[in-house]
Parts: sequence; C-alpha cells; structure tokens
Amino acid sequence: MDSPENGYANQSNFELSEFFEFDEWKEEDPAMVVSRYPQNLVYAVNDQVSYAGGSSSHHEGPSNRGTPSGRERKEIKEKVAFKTKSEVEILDDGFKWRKYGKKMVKNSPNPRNYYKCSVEGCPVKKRVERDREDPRYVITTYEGVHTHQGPSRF
DNA sequence: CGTCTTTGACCCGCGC
DNA sequence: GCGCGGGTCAAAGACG
Repeated sequence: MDSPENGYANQSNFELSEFFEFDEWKEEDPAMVVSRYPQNLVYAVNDQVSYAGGSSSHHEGPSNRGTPSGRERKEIKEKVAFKTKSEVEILDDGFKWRKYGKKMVKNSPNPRNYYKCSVEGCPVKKRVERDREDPRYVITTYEGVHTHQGPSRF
C-alpha cells in the first residue's frame, strides 16, 4: 500500500532535504533552538525551492482575498521543515501561535494543523503535521521570517 | 474582558 | 469544463 521509498516528497515537489532530526531537543530550551537555527539555512532551503520550484505546485497561497492590489510574485519563499520527535505537537518555540485551521491529509489519518504568529506584522506561518508512519514524530514547517525578534519568552 | 480554540464553509490553482 | 486538493477565513464557544 505504500511505496517503500515514497516520502513527504511525494506529497509535494518540495523535498525535505534539509530537515533536521532532533532527538531530545526537549531537553533544550525551544526558544534557544529557534534562536540557534541558522538563517542562512533558510536561504538554502528557499533557494532550492526556487530552483526546483520552476513548476512546483507549491507556491504562496491564494492572492490576497479582498486586496486587488498588484500581486508581486514572490519567488523567494522561506520554508523550513523540521522533523521533531515529540509526543506533543504544541512545542513552544518561544513565539505565540494562533491556530487558524485544521485539515486532514488524505495520505495520513492524522490531521494537519495550521498555526500563524499572533504578532501583527509577522507573516510567519507554521504548519504542524504528524508523521504518518511515525506518529511519535512531528513535522513542523515554518514559513516566513519573524519580524519581531522579541518573543515574550526570550 | 480578552484571548484563543474549534469546526465549517469557501476559494483558488491545477489536472485531466 | 469539472473535480480534486489544499489552504484560508469566519463565527461561535470556551477558558483564563
């Protein structure tokens, strides 16, 4: 029923070639982890997407609904996928997130949660999904960059 | 009171 | 042209 080599890449052209596996980051301060994640890495990921995204079906969502202003095609989209081993997906990374939607993935009996930064001006979006073959693993995908560098936790 | 959560409905882009 | 999938927003409710 499942392709042996099929993975998340199958779901989207965007391959998680840069996903990190944190075995026990729980021990560390989540806020610290975020602070330590290299920004250049983000560039590397989005750069890859840009190149491989020549026809990637994954691009920024729908045009601003209600904002008929000229939509500039953003070729650079920061996307970072993290594979975290945790029982709870609500890992506090130091920022405040507001859940704005839940959807079920066909290839997964697990629902996909959509979070957005509560801070106004922060176009950062977070997507949390459970691994379909490893429920104990959680895949967190961060999109965008925080404009506010002062998490209440920091 | 304020904030956040949850579900449903709606919309868009693309494929065939 | 239509359907599918995915993604987002909205309102209400719950809770602190």
